[in-house]
Amino acid sequence: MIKPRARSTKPGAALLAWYDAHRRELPWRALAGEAPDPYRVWLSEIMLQQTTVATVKQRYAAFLSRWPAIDDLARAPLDDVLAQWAGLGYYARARNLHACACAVVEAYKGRFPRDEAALRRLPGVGAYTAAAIAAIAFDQPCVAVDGNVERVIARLHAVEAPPRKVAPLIREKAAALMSPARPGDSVQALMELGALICAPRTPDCPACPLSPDCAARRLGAQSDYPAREVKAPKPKRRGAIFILRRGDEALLLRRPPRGLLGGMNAFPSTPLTQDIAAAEFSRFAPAPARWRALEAPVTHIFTHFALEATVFVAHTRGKAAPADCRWAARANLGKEGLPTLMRKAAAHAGLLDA
DNA sequence: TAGGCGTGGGT
DNA sequence: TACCCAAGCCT
Repeated sequence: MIKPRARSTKPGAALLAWYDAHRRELPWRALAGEAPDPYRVWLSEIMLQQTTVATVKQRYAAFLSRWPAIDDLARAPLDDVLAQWAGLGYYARARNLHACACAVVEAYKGRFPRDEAALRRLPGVGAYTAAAIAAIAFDQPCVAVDGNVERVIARLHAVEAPPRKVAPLIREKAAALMSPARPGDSVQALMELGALICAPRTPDCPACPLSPDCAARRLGAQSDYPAREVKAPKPKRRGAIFILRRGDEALLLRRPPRGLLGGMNAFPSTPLTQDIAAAEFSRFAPAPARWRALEAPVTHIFTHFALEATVFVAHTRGKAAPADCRWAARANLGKEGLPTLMRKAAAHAGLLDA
C-alpha cells in the first residue's frame, strides 16, 4: 500500500497556489485583481464550447472588435453574426449567441443576470456555461464542470464509471476543491489544470499540485481515467453538391433553416444527413441543366458521420432562382460565410482558394 | 435520454 | 488511416 505523500496544505489551496503561479494570459481572461467583463466572459464561453483555445484565440478578437458590447451584438443582423462565425462549427451556437444578446438587452437592460438559474434560462447557456459565467464573471460559488474538470476529478478519485454517468459525484468532488473566498479562480484553476497538466494523453503528474492526492496516480493508471463512453460507429454517407453558375458572375446559394449547417449559406445539395446512391443524385439538382461531375469527390468529416460528396457544376442563362435559393455574386463568395464543407466544394470547382 | 450538431489538430 | 479530443447545448 502506497500512502499519499504528506502535505501541509489542503488540495484546494494547493490548486489555487498553482493557478496563481501558472495561469495563462488569455484575451478574454481578466488580469489578476481586475474585474472581468461579463460580456467578454460569456462570449468566450460560447466560443469555447467544444472548441480549442487555439482556435478561439484566432477568432475572438475579431468578434470583440466588431461588436465591443452586448448592445452592438444585439443590434447586428443575424446574418452578419453567422458570417462572422463561419468556420467555427456548431452553428446553433451563433444563432443562440445572437438570441441571447437580444434577450439580455430586452429582459435585463443589457446587463447579464448574476444568478446561475437566470443565466441557465438564456439561449445557448447550459449547466456548464451558466455556472462558469456566474463563477468567473460574478465570483459566485458555482461549480462549472466541463471536460477538463471531469478528467481531473475522474483521475483524482479513480472514478470507474464514465463521468456523464456519475455527474452528481463529479460535481460534488469538484465542489470540494473550491475555495469559498475565490470561486471564480477556483473554477478556472480546475479547468486550467486539466488543460495544462492533467492532459488527456500525457499528464505531467510531477508538476501537478494534486498529485499527492491522486488515486489514479497511486494506481499507476492515469491513462485508464476517465472511463470512455461507448460510442456508435461513424457511418459513411454519399451525396452531391450542385454549383450552378449564371454567366461568370453569379452562383446559386440556399440556406438550410435548421439542422445540419442550419442558417448558413450553402450550395444546393442532396440531403446531407442521408446516404444517397449516385444514381439518385440528379433527382436533387436545383434546376435542369447540363450537370458535369468534377473528377474526385470532396470528403468531409462531421461529428457523427463522414461525407463523400460529388461536386456537380453547370451553367445557366435563366434569371429566376429556384425556390428557396438566391443568386450571390461570385466576387462576394468569400464573404458569404460558407461553412467548411461548402468552401471545400467551391475550392474544388476553382471558385475559391483552398 | 440519447443522438444531432462542425471543425481542426494531435497521435 | 482512423481514431481521439476540445471551457456543451438542445430536443
